[in-house]
Amino acid sequence: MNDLARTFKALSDETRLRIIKLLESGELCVCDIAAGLDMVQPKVSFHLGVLKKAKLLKDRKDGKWMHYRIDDSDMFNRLLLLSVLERIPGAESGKDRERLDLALEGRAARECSGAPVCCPSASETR
Amino acid sequence: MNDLARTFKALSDETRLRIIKLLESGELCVCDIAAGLDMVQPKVSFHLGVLKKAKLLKDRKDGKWMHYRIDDSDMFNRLLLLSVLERIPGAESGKDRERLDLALEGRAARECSGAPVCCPSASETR
DNA sequence: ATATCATATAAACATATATTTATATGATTG
DNA sequence: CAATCATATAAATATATGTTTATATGATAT
Repeated sequence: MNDLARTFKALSDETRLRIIKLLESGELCVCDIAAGLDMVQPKVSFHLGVLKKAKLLKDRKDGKWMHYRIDDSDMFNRLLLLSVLERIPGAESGKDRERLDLALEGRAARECSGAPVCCPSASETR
Repeated sequence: MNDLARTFKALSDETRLRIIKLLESGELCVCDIAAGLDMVQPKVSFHLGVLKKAKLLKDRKDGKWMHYRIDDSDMFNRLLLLSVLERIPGAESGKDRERLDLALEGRAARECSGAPVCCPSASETR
């Protein structure tokens, strides 16, 4: 498959559009994305892989966590993603955001109380 | 599926990108597109249907012929198609164009000689 | 070191999409 | 009106994609 077709295929799935929308405000680890989407982790990893292969996302390893973010190094993809982001329907992605925020808040609370914490990068994501 | 995902899915197939490239210079009937792509007609009709459903193409009936053209009535699709057209790889689409031109020329010749003619709109397409 | 965690990957399965072949439809020509 | 043409659609099949469940890997914490 050529690059252009691959890019569009990557963007042709609702789950992946929701992921992109979640990443609008910064990088997130897989568990956060899974929490936001309310989906099992292997499913999320699968879709992250598709987006990464299409060079729409980049990842960064940090201990046992893998953080994903939008890859805007390519001009065309950047334009695409920008125009895409404002077109992603609000209803579903609003819920995703709520679930994500809930997960992030929950972790912050546990952090303060000294209890074990899921993902270390909460502070970076908003 | 939502509209955005449907648009991208329509653009996520090489055959359909080749069709869009062929239609860059104007409308064509199904038989011309099939000649350009060197593909059987039902296959081409299938892909035209996908593109039409995504509102990337429009059709126009004319006797027994059906003419397809790029639908640029929607601003977003228009931008998408524009930026897409210049990214479609040249090698394959060059051959498509050659085959199409050959088919159009052949018909023009038959037209002058009074022999039966395939598609009436050759003059409109370039 | 053992248990636990975050993630990736593989295997099995389900679903969607694309392709081929055959046929139907509606228009045109002889 | 019979034959032919351009196209669409349906049925059968092949292929690709997405989902689930189970397991592997590598890091961290106890």
